[in-house]
Amino acid sequence: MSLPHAILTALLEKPSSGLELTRRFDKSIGYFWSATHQQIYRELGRLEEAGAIRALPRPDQPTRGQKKEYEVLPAGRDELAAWVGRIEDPKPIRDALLLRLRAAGVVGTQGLEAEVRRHLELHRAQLAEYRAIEERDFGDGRGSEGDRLRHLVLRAGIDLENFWLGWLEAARAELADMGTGAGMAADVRTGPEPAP
Amino acid sequence: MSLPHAILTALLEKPSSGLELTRRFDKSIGYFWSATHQQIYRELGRLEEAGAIRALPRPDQPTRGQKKEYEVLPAGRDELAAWVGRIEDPKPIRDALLLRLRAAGVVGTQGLEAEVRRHLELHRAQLAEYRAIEERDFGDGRGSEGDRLRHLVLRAGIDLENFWLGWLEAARAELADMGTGAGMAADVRTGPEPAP
DNA sequence: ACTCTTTATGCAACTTGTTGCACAACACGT
DNA sequence: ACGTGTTGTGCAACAAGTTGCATAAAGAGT
Repeated sequence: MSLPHAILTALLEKPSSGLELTRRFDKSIGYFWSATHQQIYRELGRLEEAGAIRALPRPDQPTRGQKKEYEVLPAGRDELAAWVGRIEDPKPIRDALLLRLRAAGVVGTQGLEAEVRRHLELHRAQLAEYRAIEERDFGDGRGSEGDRLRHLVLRAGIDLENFWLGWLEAARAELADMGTGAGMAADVRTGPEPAP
Repeated sequence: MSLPHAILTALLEKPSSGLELTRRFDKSIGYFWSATHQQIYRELGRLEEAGAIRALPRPDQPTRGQKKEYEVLPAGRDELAAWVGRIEDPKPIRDALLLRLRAAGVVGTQGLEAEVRRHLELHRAQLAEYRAIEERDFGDGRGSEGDRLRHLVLRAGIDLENFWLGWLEAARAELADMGTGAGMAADVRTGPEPAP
């Protein structure tokens, strides 16, 4: 139930149309809460319906193909403010690569090391991107309260990427070690075949 | 598309019924890929349909209320082995707390520090749980290839919790600092009220 | 015999996220 | 005037995950 709140936040930072929101998500909020333009349009409709936001009045009638800007109404702002301090448990991680490592324990590590190396590269690139943003937006001393909070969020992204780099490197080393040892991958296939 | 693979992995580790799988998910695989019993039953049906697994033959007819054990067929094992090395990009994180920090930048930090402290406690508890498992299952020297891989996955969990502890502590400090400074939370509410 | 709890499987309805496509307005080159 | 690309909104269908409930068997207590 967080997408509507993400949208409210973005709209408060700057009133926008659906497509503008989509673009801003792609290079900012989307780093930790991604959304497609479809989701965004749908949610904008619901938020308007619920009276949390409204479309800025426009002289024209047709809605198709016409830019439609939204702004947050007091009810929306209040809901967002309440959500910020609400009790809500963190959700456990959901990571397919960890699952794949576990699976490799029973069916062999064929192809996994290459995949781990690829992920290492991707995370390195992501980290570089975050660092560039940090340099650009928070290079000098601290700014407003909002700036400090946004910097904090970015630090989470940076620290997370650093965690991944460290762990993936360890995984890569471990897999390489296994690969050069006795050929286990083939041995693993020793489960009982089901009777016909 | 990872749940079926999680189930295949679990079934290869040990053939089980739906409910047994659910329980095992709760205390092992579920740490990084959680699933409800509903999801699991549904997926078991699909996997059986697809010929990846099969129910162990039982003398009785009624299915309702009767335990039904599944085992993996060769097709399922092959699919899992192929998936382990498949190219699949990591998904960006999705964390509501980060979103809430960002939102706090525009609507004020009311109640956030308490929530951050609560999360700190939860992550401390999770870390302790992981460490206990590590002690219990991997306390001595390294075991089989499967053990080493499972240990690696557990390390990811531990490192992640450590990341959260570090970051949440920094966030807590920052929020505390803001709280004692000028009362900003009220000031923030300065957005333009929409014309009626 | 009876209720109550636990174990076990499953349907139905809903929410959230993804994918593919349709369609309107407008700018721009030719 | 006419295609072509870009910007912009949106429907429809699907896939994945969540929530609530129904149902059945088996054991335990009274």
